[in-house]
Amino acid sequence: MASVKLPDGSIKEFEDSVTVKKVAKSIGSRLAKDAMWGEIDGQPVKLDHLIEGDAPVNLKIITRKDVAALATMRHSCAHVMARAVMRLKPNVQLAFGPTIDGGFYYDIESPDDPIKEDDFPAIEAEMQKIVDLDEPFERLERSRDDSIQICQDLQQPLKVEHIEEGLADETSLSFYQQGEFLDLCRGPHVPSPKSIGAFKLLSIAGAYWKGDENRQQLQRLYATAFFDKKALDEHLERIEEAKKRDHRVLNKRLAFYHIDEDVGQGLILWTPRGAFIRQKLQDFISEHLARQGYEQVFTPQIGKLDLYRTSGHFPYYQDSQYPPIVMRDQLNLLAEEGCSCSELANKMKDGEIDGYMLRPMNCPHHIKIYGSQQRSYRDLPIRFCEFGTVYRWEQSGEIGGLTRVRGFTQDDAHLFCTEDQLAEEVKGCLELVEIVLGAMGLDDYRVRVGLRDPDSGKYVGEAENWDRAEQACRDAAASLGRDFSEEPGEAAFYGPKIDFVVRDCIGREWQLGTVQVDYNLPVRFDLNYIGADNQPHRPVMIHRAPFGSMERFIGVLIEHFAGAFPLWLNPEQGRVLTVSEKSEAYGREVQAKFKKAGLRITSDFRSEKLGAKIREAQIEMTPYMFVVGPRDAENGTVSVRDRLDGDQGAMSIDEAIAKLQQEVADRVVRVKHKSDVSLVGDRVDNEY
RNA sequence: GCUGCUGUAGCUCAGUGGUAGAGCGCGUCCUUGGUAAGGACGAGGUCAUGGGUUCAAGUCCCAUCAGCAGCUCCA
Repeated sequence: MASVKLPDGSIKEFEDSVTVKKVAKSIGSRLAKDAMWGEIDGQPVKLDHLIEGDAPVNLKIITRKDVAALATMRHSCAHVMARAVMRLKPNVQLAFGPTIDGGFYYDIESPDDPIKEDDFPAIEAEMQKIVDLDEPFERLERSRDDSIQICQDLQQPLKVEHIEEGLADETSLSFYQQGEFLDLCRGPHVPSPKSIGAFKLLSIAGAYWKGDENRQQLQRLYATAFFDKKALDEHLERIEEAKKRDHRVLNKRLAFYHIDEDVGQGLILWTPRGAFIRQKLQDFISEHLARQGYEQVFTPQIGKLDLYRTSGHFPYYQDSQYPPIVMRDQLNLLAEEGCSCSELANKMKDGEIDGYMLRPMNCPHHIKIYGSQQRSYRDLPIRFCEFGTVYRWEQSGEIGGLTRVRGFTQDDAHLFCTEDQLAEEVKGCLELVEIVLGAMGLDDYRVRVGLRDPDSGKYVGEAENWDRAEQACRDAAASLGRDFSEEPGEAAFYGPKIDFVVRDCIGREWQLGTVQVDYNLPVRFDLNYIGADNQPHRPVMIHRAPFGSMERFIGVLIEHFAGAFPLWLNPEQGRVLTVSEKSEAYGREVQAKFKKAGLRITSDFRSEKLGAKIREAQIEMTPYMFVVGPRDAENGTVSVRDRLDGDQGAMSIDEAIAKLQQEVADRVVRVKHKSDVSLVGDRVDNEY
């Protein structure tokens, strides 16, 4: 007699004891085929596990389609990987080895013989041996004290430290044993390593112990695993495909920007083609700025140190700014006095000597324009906008492509308003962000409300102001009608913010648009307006940038469109291709007509075969090709080829022009790619 | 900034310590063609930079610079 209770609540009874596999078979042959293992009361069991007794057991049949099953299997594979490394290298110490979105990793310290990429084949071979041994994963429960003793006996000091520090509240801990390998682990694990189908080591990198840069650095071994080889191969293929969409890779062909060592790391030189896109985007948003009552200002890219002492930028963020510019006379004087560099730094910090700084933000300049006149409540809200270029000293290891740079242009604006106007103004800002994202078809983003970290001292201003500002951000985010997350520690130093975060081609997240509420800088700069009561009042500030930075936005766009920009943004909208040189004169005539109509049309009149010209135009992301041959010359037509939909047949030149003009006017977005691969990602909760 | 990897022709990459290579692209010529690669010939290099080891360094060692992946950071 055996009885099982299935997840849907139904109870199945069997005359005799029964294996999990047989239960699955009794439900359906498909389920029996797909079944990987079972779960009794949440604990994994093998398919040949025997169920017996009168009392019904809670059974779940796990199949490869189960998302949690994949995570469980990958975590077991992480144990196999760690075990393999320990077999191959001496004195290996283990840290954490969780599952992540695209696979798993294990943080390992191998002080005597660090892991190198060359070791991967040997590790993979050893892993396969372990899988083939087919030793079960067995769970052991131990008290805290016993657990510490076990880890000490295993010579795993990191585990001991973690139990003592990180797991101080746990009274009982679990281990998983497989053969000689024993590891502190929450689980669950697959019942048999046979479920581990295909795996591959991907990369190795440094990772700080417990994510703390002041602690030792371990080696993080990234890998992935799937239930079968085909799924693994498909995953690796998707990663390769995604990497081809990387804006840095595509830019080699598109030539939108150039970074030159001689100019500096992280400093973008826009080519005419890239500058064109940037200008189009600026024009686009400028229409909406005008509609929303913004006023354009222009301000310089440097300012005096004192300005940034007042704002708080210089004292709080010295390390992430370009060093200050000291005036020549002052420098000479200090040199004569034998002033040391550290003395110079201190004098600058203390305000004893002045200088200039490349601006890390535009707000102080805009604030000074606000403060340059007396303002009445009747003037508010005041909205100053500027495509302002700022400079920040990002750490060298962080810089790359267009997404993380040292000089960038924000589509910045600062709004000064009364407390009563705040909600409405924030709403207008959010609308603007949604307009730009919507226009690009960028709908795969998440909203993050960045709050202050109560334990950090990096913020300026009073708690009361922060509370008000944070509540305003929460309310505004809620009004978007979308899920949003609240994240302490993500605020700007002067106030909380609402960020729009998108993913790049390999799953990394980037902040684009941002709206920030600020009660603090108006205090620091002593801004005011005269209210209806004839008394001075403090305005509230909003900092906002719908694109975020032009550099990062365009970087993300290149990947979003896979290089194929919509017609209205594309520096090359079409190309005239001659069938042979005999049609060159007509080709020139056609090109001239398109140009006269305001379209950006290039030509390919070389003595190449048509197929070759088309192939090149396709690869170079030309949206439309206009093929002209003797037939077209005779009929006054062009044969239109759409890059996406292929040959559209002949049409008159005017028709073709009208077609393109309409597509431009409608700002049609025709292609978009979703980020469906992830090399990094969130940890699954299967490690302590 | 930290750990690891990488740097050779415009691009993608081969290259045992012994005279620098391929494919694509580029140029010239032939070819004159109707929707994703026609053919021939040719040019193109301080092997990232600076030191070192060696009879001899693209190759081995050190440093610097830059790129890539991750970690940390991102006002």
